[in-house]
Amino acid sequence: MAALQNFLLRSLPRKDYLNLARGLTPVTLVFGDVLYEPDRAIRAVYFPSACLVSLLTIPEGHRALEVGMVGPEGMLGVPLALGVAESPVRALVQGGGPALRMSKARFLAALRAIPSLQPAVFAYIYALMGQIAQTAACNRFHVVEARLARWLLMTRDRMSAGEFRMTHEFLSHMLGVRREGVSEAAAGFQQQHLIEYSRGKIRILDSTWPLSSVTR
Amino acid sequence: MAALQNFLLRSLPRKDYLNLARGLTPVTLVFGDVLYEPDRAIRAVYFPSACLVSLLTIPEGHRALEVGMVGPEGMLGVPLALGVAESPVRALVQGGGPALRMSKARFLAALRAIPSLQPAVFAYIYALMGQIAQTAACNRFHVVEARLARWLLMTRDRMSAGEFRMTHEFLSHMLGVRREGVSEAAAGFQQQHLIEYSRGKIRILDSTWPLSSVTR
DNA sequence: GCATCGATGTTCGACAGCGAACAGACCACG
DNA sequence: CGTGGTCTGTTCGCTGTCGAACATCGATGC
Repeated sequence: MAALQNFLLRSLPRKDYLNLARGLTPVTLVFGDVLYEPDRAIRAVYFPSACLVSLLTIPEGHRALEVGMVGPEGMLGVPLALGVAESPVRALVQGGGPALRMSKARFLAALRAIPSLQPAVFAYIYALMGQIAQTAACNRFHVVEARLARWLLMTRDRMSAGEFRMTHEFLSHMLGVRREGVSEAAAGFQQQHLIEYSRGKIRILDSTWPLSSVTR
Repeated sequence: MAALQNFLLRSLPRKDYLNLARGLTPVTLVFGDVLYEPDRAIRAVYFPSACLVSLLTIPEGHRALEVGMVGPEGMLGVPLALGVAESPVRALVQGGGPALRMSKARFLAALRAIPSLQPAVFAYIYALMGQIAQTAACNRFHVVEARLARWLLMTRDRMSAGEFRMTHEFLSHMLGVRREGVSEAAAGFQQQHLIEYSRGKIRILDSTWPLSSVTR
């Protein structure tokens, strides 16, 4: 069942999951969709099954910057679980694919009705905070090449796929650097036969390339 | 009452605060104290009254980097409210002063017993996540001078004081830059008569210097 | 007064990333 | 089959930060 591709949902007792499932609607997120905009109301939560969503801050007068990444290991809309109805970040779909959607009202009701849900969501919020802090340090200390490698490998791990749609231009907005910087770094990886790319499609050739090889 | 200097506690209904207060112990945090270490158990939570604590990530092979700042507007130990007993970051006292301490067990009990506490803590967690994301972008895009200004003004606002103990060396670890970079930027501000400093003491001269003057 | 240690001042070459500009390559569409 | 638009390759000078090394200043203790 596609629904159980989401690890957060899968961690729930089966009984609770079945209970929850009644409010879940399968949807297909498509590349470029914006699920949340900073300081705008959150109308639904999403549990990615096999897709990838970036969390971006939008500092005024600057390009956007990715501060977090949500895939099948997590969910979108965590502020609702904290009693807040807005998102501090933009949520942008980077890798299209199936997800499960639940309206705000149903999610809030489920938090009260299903005892195992809240702890699971909270554990994920904790992990997400750690990830954001980690990303902050990475953005500060690493050169473009290392950040690109980290992004590619994190994306591969979350998409369970070695190929995805992504232009250098788009990547530059994720990493907070210029497009040229991404092109140069990517060209280097391609020469080393680590990746292949062309016109908005990137393929990771060495599927054993470990995320741990990149200084985190 | 010193206890009510903490805005998070002050936001609670008086009845609930009085109830909570039985588990609160006044303590004095001193400069340099480490309240939490990454992946180590959290044994107590703290509500700063007039002190300042930095949240730092410790990427291996690099200097530390401040990702957040907690003063009288917040609390330390939020993972406990998420059901997690560890901290993802180091918590380092930057500005000594009074705080209220509560043991882990009492805090967990209070979360269950006092209905207004959990929403207040959650709202703060949300704000903290936003702050961390914001700081990440700031660290990425701003030059040392702007980051130093932001740090000084955020510190002033949280300490309600224009003077505090802080060496350039220490500041460099907060901002994730070299000590020399801090010295240069600080010398510039001193020439403009915005600040004064000497041997580990910094004073902000223009108390009207607005945080909003610094690109955030 | 003097030694010592920590804090700050100053300078050097090296380099990553920036902004800008332009050229070539490839695709979709008419 | 051409054409326009998107994606990528490449170059330029410039600036901010790095790492390192060394000089100076001020407080503190003896």
